[in-house]
Amino acid sequence: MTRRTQGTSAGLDRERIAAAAVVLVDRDGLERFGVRRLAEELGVDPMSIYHHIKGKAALLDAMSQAVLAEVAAGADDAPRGWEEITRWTAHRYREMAYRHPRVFPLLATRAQTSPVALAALERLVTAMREAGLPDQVVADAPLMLFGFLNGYLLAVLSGGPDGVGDMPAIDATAYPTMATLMPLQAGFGSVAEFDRMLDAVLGGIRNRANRQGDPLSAQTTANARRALH
Amino acid sequence: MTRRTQGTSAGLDRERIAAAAVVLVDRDGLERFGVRRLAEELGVDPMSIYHHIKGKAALLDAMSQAVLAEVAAGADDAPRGWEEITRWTAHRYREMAYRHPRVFPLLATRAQTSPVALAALERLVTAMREAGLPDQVVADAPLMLFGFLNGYLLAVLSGGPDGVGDMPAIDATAYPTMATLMPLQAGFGSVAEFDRMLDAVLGGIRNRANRQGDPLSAQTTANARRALH
DNA sequence: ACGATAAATTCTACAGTGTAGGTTTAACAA
DNA sequence: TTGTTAAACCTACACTGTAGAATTTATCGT
Repeated sequence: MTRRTQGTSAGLDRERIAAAAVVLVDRDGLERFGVRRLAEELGVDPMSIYHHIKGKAALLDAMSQAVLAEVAAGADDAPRGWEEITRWTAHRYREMAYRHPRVFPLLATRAQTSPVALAALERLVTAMREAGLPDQVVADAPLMLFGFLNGYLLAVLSGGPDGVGDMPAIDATAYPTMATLMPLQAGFGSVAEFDRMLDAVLGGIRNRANRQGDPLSAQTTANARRALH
Repeated sequence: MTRRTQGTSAGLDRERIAAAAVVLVDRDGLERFGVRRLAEELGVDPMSIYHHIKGKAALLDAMSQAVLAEVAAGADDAPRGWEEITRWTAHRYREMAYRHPRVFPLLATRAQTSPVALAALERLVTAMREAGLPDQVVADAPLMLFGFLNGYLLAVLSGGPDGVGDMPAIDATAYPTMATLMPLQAGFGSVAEFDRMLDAVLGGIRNRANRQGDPLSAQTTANARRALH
């Protein structure tokens, strides 16, 4: 490990550091991640990093932003309608999570206020607004959508260190109903499962919209039918 | 700090340790939490803890289980119908999260396979099944519901260290639509907001159920009406 | 009553962490 | 040239999780 003489540039900057950090966490996991290991990976003294990033917390933020940026990449050929744009974003988000399963917890845990994140939300809400969804529904949508996305992906990815972990085995005598349903959870972590749940969430948003605009619409009739047992 | 002579019991056990750990994290946060601090709080040598709990990871698991147990407490006077039981559980879960905002990230991050957690899920799915919801819908429900709950609560609680953090301020010229919607996000973290989103999620589940049982029901008509522009 | 065994606690020590503060060098402006 | 600034390195410190061993007490079969 030949150390560079002081004063010479090592070509460090926020982006390079964050990218290397992501690679490192992808490989070794968040637990083993540390400033010193990152420095070694970069062939650099640990303290050099601190000239570009304030501390470990800021380093984690930089990593979050780096992987989030992958989602927005190629947003030009995104579809137009609010449902299509939402589905597109959700799928890109999911793919990113599967690419970086060990980085993803950072995203879900830390508040995302970077320009890339806000721009994506802005696209979402404007599309919804232009489609005529009620303001309250639009205002709730981002928190609701990403609430679901973060929680779901966290759960699905938290098993195995690489990608999807299996559904934990279940004691059939203690929890008979869940045991019965086990076969239906075969595709745990699959795109099909993701789409089913995403559909349900979007359906929830859509129905709130319809109900507000038209009091005798879908949702209400469904309720009425249910009430009639 | 008078140390106890070796051999004498300090009355330690998994529960007492976990409870003390929760108190400590509630007070000082996860970052400052450590085995040594917990030991000092308990008036005990750090290594004593390791005789009851394998390591720090297991300690965090124990804390998760401890706060999760609060949710199930008083489950006897829970309602009966699947929607009521789901709402009841969701609200208890939310209240727990607000009681322990700094512990909650552990719950959302780590897979919960403790008996209390599984028992709660079993109650949920049996109620749904008895109500006649299609199996696939029932099988998806837990992951979908707790996906949303974890992600939403994580987002809402991740701001301030104590309870709810404010919605971050937004640049009105860069993100005009979001800025317009800001007033509608006034109740960020409120029960009202939570209920709105929970309603939407439950509506999503309900509609999937209705659609499967009755192909010409609510959801489908809503789609048709939308297609007619 | 007694010796053996097991359990709970403490003690010691070590490798590893984040980072504050200071030092060195190179590049550049005047 | 000389002074300044930026980027890197070096040293040091307080702190962490925990392995391994020592110590004391309680329990139990005989």
